[in-house]
Amino acid sequence: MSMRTHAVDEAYGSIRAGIASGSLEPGAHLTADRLAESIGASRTPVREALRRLAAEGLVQLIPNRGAFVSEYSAQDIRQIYELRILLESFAAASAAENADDANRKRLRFLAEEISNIVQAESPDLERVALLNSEFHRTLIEACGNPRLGKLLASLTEYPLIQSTFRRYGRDGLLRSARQHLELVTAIEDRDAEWARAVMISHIRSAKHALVGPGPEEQGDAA
Amino acid sequence: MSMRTHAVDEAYGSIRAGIASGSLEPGAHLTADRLAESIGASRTPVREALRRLAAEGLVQLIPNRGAFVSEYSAQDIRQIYELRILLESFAAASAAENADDANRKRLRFLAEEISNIVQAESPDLERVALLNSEFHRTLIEACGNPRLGKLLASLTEYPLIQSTFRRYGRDGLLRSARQHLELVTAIEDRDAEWARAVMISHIRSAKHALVGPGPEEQGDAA
DNA sequence: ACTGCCTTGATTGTATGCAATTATATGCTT
DNA sequence: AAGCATATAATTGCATACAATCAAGGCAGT
Repeated sequence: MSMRTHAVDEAYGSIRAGIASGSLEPGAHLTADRLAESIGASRTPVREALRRLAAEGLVQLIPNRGAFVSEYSAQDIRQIYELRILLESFAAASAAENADDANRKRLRFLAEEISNIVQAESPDLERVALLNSEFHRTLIEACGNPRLGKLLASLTEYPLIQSTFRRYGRDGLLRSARQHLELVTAIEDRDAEWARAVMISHIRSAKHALVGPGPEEQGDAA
Repeated sequence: MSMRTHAVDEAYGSIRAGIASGSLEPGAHLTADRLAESIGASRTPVREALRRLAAEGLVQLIPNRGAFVSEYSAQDIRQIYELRILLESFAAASAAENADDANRKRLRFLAEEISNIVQAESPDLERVALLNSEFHRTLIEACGNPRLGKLLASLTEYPLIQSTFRRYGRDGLLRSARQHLELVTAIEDRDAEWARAVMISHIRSAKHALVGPGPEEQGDAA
């Protein structure tokens, strides 16, 4: 009985999916035994998967206590978005300069696909989510800096952040789709600064939907 | 006999130190058995440590083959520096706005300490390295976004990058020290854009010392 | 009733054993 | 002698066993 895939990856994927879907709630105590049983393996691969997830920030490991799903505050989310703005706008500018024809074609396709779905009467949000992820992934790929992808992944793989668009109303979805299209145009034009600017608006919209008005003045009320 | 520290952390620190010091060369095959023996533990905690190191990018895990110390090309280093420029300049600007008095004081102290050492006849490079790391760490802390610290850590913990200053000549060291001082002044003045600009120069100098003249035109020779 | 200690149960951390896989060496064929 | 197949050794991946540690509840003393 050959094991097609490795138990560690199985565990890793399963736990991450649980976190992403929300079935493993922030703060939840992940006991190795239960996880092991649920994926039909022993604790050893589960523990290795948890180490990886901890390094990626999705869980927190406390010595002799175990693993807990990471929690994040509004402040955390603001900070994540600040970094996303920084990194993704860089990625956009970089993509404008470095993307090849295949990348450009795919980005155009995805942006138009999203735009079409969003204009439908009752948009298939699940599909928009998928295409949206794919769009951003393709963009990172197009900029030719894989390390940037890893950095961004560690910022965007929180469930709250992945499902931002669910908070958009119809207007928000339409705006998002238009931004995608404009971004593709900027990239096709090799206009790095245009791409950067569009991406900044794009992420700031998302931030706004999640945490409300800008963070320009929080705290410091001495 | 109580174990003061956990074997996993022992293994993690030991392997990372080996990589940082260069005693574990890029490309080297890290066999779990040998590592376990060298730290006086079993393979289980070593494997967990390797998972973490893999997630952080310091080693590469190949299924059924084991762990290899990551190698990086000139291209990798260029890309790492692009991201460092982006993130550290953001950190500098952010620190200018958010640092508290304790941070500012410590940064001033570190910058002056470095400046003093560097001006000596035969500077203690080991100590400069330490203070330099501390300076950058304090800066990140001052900007109040811990996630940024983790992101940067994953970029700067390669041995080649940590020991950049070894490649500096006397001029380079002096320049670097002056940049630190200017940066502190900018932060004390709460001048975010000044701080950002100084940091950009600072990192670009380092990049220059490592990979030579800028990457403005590589590839694309169709 | 309340506090502090101890016992018990659950869980983590580590070591070890064994099957599966890969790398290396050996011998056979041409 | 070169190339391929096979055998052997080394190593990984996983499961399990056991010790160490932590959380919870009960019991004595005040």
